[in-house]
Amino acid sequence: MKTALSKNRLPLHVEISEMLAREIQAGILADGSRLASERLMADELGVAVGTLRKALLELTQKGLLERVQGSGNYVRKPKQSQNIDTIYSFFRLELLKGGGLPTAQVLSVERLNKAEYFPALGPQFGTAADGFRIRRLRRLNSINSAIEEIWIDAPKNRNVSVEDLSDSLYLFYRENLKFWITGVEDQVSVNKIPDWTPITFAQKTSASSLNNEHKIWGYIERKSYDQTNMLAEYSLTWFNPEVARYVARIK
Amino acid sequence: MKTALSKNRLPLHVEISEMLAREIQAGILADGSRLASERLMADELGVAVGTLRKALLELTQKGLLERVQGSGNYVRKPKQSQNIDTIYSFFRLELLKGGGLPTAQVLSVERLNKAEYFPALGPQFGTAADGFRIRRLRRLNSINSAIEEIWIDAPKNRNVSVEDLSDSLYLFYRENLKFWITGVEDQVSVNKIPDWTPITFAQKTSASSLNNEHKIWGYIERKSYDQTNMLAEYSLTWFNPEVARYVARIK
DNA sequence: CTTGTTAATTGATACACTATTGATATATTG
DNA sequence: CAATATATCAATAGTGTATCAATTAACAAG
Repeated sequence: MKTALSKNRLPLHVEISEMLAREIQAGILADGSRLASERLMADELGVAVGTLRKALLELTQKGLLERVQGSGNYVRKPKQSQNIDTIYSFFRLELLKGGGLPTAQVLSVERLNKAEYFPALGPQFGTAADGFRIRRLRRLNSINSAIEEIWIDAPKNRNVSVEDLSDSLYLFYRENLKFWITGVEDQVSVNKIPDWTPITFAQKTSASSLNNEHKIWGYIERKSYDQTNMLAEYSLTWFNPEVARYVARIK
Repeated sequence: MKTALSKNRLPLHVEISEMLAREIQAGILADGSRLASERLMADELGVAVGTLRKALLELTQKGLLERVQGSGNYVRKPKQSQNIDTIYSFFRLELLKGGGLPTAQVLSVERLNKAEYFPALGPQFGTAADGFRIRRLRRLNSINSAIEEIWIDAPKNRNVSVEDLSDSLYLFYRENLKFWITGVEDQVSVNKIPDWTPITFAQKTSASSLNNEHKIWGYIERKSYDQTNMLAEYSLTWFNPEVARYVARIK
């Protein structure tokens, strides 16, 4: 008998709800903050208001959102209690002592020809000939923790500049580029830090003999898929193992 | 239906139901995922919709499926049968070229006093004064890939020997120790390989300059929680980054 | 500075419409 | 009873628009 593997996507409102739940859980959407208006948000996501409202209803049922007519929708992040039900899994960088508020400093944003500049071993993604290459520093509690190179597709009509990019790229993708991430795969290994690593960055790390001579750091390759299941973002991250570690949890 | 497998055994709908139950059990059909529509699925299986629906009814009665008219059929995996140990697990080691059949060779199993031998920085776990320390080699497609140290609680009446651990550890936990793993947290970083690494193991790795001088490998600390949400297993894994990598996936 | 009114914004509700999907019923063949 | 095949019903998903109700911001009057 043939196996019946074919699966389907979850309903759109569920996927949106889960995406927002993850962003709340990760702190990308801060506790107490107000979401954009439903009309605007629906427009950014490219869905009807009714669909978005279904997603928001599910968030309120999970206790992650408070909705006030005439005022707005407010993020509510309950203490560890109810979270157990809503959070299944996540991956992130965190400080060795745990946690850490993530921030980032963009070093460069460049439109580059994929054939010429994109990593040879990287995956195919997007339809344009060019891609945007974003390089940035990542900090946790203001401590230099990792450097990162991110690739997204660069169609003719898409433009990205350093000023556009806040700490969370996901918010930028959703609000400006009209796509959002519904699935990721991380491959974690070790690697030498790249030649473009800022000198000040590497120097600020301790002088331990463990990794100093060869600058061998933790290394993450991430493939992120959007709502149409296309590879929308490819990133490479080198993290300093004396400062941070990669954490994955599943419940 | 004229496939070779269905040779006058059980009714077709029972066979289909059992096949799907196996796939749910194995994690091929993940908890929460949505099946293809009944019409499409029946077509793929080469059976009539009515037959498929009988099979789905049986899954519903076993509690493995939730059916929602107008929306879809959703996999529901009861907590009792949730276990992380499937080849489709979202957190795993794999070969650099992808995949790899995991096997293991146990080096030692010892009952040791926790206070004396358990890693100082490790977490509290269990109630007994002793713990079992299991050390083993892990292979992927028979290729040496990682070494691993695992700790589980060692109450007075619990006994573990090398012979017990031929198969999957999770299977042993479940069948002999009466607990099963429902959640894990992995912390991934880099570290020197421990002094008990078998010489033959380390030598077999390539002579690349990347990690040869300091033997800096990928390093995973895993905390595994059982059905009562207690820390039931704590493991430390060193993996050779020239052979394997750690992979995490969501969605 | 406070107060009251007005206008704009925002969430809530309702409805129309299309498409998909599970549920039900029936007829037919072994 | 098992299985196929077909038609029809009912619930959900999603888009789109209009309207109501609560809140907020703006502003003029005192």
